[in-house]
Amino acid sequence: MSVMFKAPNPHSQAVTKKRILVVDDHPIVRQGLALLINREPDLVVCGEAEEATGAMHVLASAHPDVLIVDISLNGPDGLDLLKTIRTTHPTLPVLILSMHDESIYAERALRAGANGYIMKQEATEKVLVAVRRILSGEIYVSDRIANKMLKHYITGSGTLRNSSIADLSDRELEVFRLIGEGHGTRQIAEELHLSIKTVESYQAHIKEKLSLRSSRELMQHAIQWNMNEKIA
Amino acid sequence: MSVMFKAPNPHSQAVTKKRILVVDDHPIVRQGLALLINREPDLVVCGEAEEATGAMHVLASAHPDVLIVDISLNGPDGLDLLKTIRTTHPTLPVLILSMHDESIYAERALRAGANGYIMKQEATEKVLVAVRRILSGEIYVSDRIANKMLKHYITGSGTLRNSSIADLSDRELEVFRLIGEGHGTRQIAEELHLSIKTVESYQAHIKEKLSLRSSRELMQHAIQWNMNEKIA
DNA sequence: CGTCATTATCAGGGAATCCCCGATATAAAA
DNA sequence: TTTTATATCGGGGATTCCCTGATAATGACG
Repeated sequence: MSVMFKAPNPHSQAVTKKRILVVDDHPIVRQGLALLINREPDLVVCGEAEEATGAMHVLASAHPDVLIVDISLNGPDGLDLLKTIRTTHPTLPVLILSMHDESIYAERALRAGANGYIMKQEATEKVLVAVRRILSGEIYVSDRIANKMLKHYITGSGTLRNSSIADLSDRELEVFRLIGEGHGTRQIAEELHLSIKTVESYQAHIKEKLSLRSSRELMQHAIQWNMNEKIA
Repeated sequence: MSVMFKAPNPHSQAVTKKRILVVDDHPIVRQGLALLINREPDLVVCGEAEEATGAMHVLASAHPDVLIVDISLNGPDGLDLLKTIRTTHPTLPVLILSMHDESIYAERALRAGANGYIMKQEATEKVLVAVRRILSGEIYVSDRIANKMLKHYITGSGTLRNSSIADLSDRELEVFRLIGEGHGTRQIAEELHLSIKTVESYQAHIKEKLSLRSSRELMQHAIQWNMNEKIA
């Protein structure tokens, strides 16, 4: 709901800085990114938002050249936001930011149309590298993730095929994450603007894919996954 | 107690600033906190670390007046680090920083000897408030958590009383344990040869004693307690 | 270019549960 | 002895669980 907007730097010269919109639900991270970006001569933060709907509003008025979007937001997550953006801004560069060292999110992000994926564990300068990279029309992923994806790609169709979180669809994973954070069926339905029946359907599919027998087991696994930094 | 100077001169006034050590595995967050803290006239970041062992080294050489520790680190987590610190620095103020919103971790953190608990969702200024609060020897928690705890930590002498699990009766604890292992109401009733209604009654009593609002929260606490080596 | 699989979305309906209101009996504490 | 805590159970409405469906869109495969 609350949306922060920063006017463009009045001292900007003839050389127009590239405008960046930051979407993250942690003010500390937003501030860190803003301070980091604004001290670059060619970049400026043109707006901030802490969740998806606010981001769409700022996006309409702030005209950014690139977005940095955290993957885990309240309500619709970063991937949902990305998909929404892609319906109206098919080519706008979007860098997905995540705290997870997981290749499953990276894969999903790129498949959903992201131009880059970077972890919060990365050094701060890497963010600037990533932003400039995707501004130039290329795709950014860290070497570590790239390697992981390669391995995953190579061994993917072969041996290690235990029923895993990676089999979940984007929506299913989103619901799984929210369950792990203690949200109930109704609450999830409201947060994602879905029918309760739809959320129940996702829960059933998740249980199927992870071979869980009850909603309790589902909750158990979701909570554990949520606590363990998502080690999949 | 300490005198503050309006125009801080880094060469002559550095000794008067309170020194802060930041421990977080996300460089962006560390940088955000550092920039935020260092523009305060009375505070300065004297060191950073990204995990527990590194933090112990910096702690030995940087002589901080206060620590800000993220709860989810690689390897030993923030609470582990806190416990280690407490063996050598029993009174050093430590502020625990977390992305998790619920009070599950807040209780644990305080019981492990933290002087404050704050979420990354909080506004950045709150961090400064929290730091100054715990520097003055008090405890910082968000209003919501504080209210919740007030109901439970009641005392005659001014010290905190350990409510929670220790207050459960034998039967209640048994039910709590089974919930944590994923057993349902009916299943528990059968295993303990009780009526479903009796088990429901125990659940209600447990929720009362732990001040949990829903059976979902109950399940969350039970599962986590079950996972965490039963740390009371 | 159909066909099948997957995904995303929702409904009906009965069983199970949650959660508020109770109750009774006993043992311990005040 | 009155109060409190514990252990045990019930009624009943609201909610969730869980099974069996449906529909539409997409994508893959041949």
